[in-house]
Amino acid sequence: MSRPSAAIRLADAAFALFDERGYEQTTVDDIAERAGLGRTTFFRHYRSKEAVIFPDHDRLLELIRDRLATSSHSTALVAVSDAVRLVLLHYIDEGELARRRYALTSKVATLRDREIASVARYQRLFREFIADWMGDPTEAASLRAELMAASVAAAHNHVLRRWLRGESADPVAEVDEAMREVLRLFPTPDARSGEDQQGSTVVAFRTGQDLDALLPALRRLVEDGQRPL
Amino acid sequence: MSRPSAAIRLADAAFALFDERGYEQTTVDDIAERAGLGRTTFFRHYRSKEAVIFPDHDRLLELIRDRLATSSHSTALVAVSDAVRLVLLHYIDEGELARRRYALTSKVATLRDREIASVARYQRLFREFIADWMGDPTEAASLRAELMAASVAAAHNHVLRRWLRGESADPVAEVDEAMREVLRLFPTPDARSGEDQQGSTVVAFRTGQDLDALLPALRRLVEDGQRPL
DNA sequence: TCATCAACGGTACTGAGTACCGTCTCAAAG
DNA sequence: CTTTGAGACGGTACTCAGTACCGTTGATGA
Repeated sequence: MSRPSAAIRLADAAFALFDERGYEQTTVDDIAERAGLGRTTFFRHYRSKEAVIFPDHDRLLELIRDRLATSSHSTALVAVSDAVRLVLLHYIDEGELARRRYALTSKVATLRDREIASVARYQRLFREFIADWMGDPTEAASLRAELMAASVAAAHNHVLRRWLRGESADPVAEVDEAMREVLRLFPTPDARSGEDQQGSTVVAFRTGQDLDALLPALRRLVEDGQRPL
Repeated sequence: MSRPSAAIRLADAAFALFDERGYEQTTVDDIAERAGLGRTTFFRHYRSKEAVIFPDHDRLLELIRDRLATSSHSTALVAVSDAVRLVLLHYIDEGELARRRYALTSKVATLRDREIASVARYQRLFREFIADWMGDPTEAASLRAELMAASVAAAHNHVLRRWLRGESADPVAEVDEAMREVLRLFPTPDARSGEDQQGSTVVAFRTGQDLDALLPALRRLVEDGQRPL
């Protein structure tokens, strides 16, 4: 039974020292010394002092990219909603480690900014995927892709942070519910594209007027196929 | 007619050198020397090398905060949509400077991350404002606030980036249109709260069925005031 | 036994950011 | 006119992150 690997010892030492003295008060020298390793070895395993806390964002990003590339969902938004679950599951899999990281990022501005930048990369990936999938270079479509990507990311982060704070017992169920909420925000426009569509778009209304008084207008709507507003 | 202030000379020197050699290839010493000032003076005016590019995010954030605090709009989302225009107008007011900054942030990862972190602070402000305004501690409301804030920020960034890239002739009109799109995503639930409401919510629908066949269901809707879905 | 290769340690360097101190100028107060 | 105090600036010296380079060790296999 050999000692834990250098990378693990360094990470353990780093978290321990961050807890004891705080992030800024801990130098890379301190971490290496605590781990019984040299400073050079630290940077061989982690690109930066921050990276010891965020180990595998790159790997996870690739995982998401692959998932999206091989996904076969009915809409881009569903595909992205599905892919983002991987991120949540990854954090949950980390368990206590993720919570310790959250405690740090909550206090240290530098780390918080780094975390936010990582999230932005996911969001960008989502946006590009959705835009490609729609294949519509319109300005409106572009904005829509941006809004969708932002909503998925926001919903995910919302659930993730709740779980990190210990406010969520079943984050997987919550993220599914949150994604349904996002899907409700963006009713699928597919059904409107053709002329001979089968689907029906249902709209509820309430008014002070008697229903019969509205019938002429309703009849015109149905006959002309015009959409008000 | 005196020389321009130290802060301005430093910023000019910084942008010039960033253009000539690139951001990483320029040291603070270089900037100070070009400006005919000492290194210490640079850090007296700008907290960091990055800060010389992003001068007044803090001030702008306060401006937004004030605007929100004194706003009297019908809904939180409208108030935020209004406030975010200030950000856009600020960038437009900067003109060419904003575009030079964009050129830099597009190339240098460090600067891009910093810019993203700034945007996140606006988004956080929006989220907190909306959550406070709603005064509903429910999980669903919290998620909704998060989605709203993210959507407003995303819509704003979309228009801003288009303008920065020179793709938008009238960014103010575009941001107004984008905000209308965001408002459409979140239909106001205000009208549903009371019993004796006056307003009418209109919904259009289309179906293969004959209108008369739907009448019974419609009558029930109107009478019971129930909401389908 | 020898060659190879990977992991590690050490030294020295660059550059950002901080602390501290000294200088100069200008303006108000004496 | 002199003094005092404040503000802007310059310089030196320091800490620490991150990089480059080189030398050492140790295991493995031909």
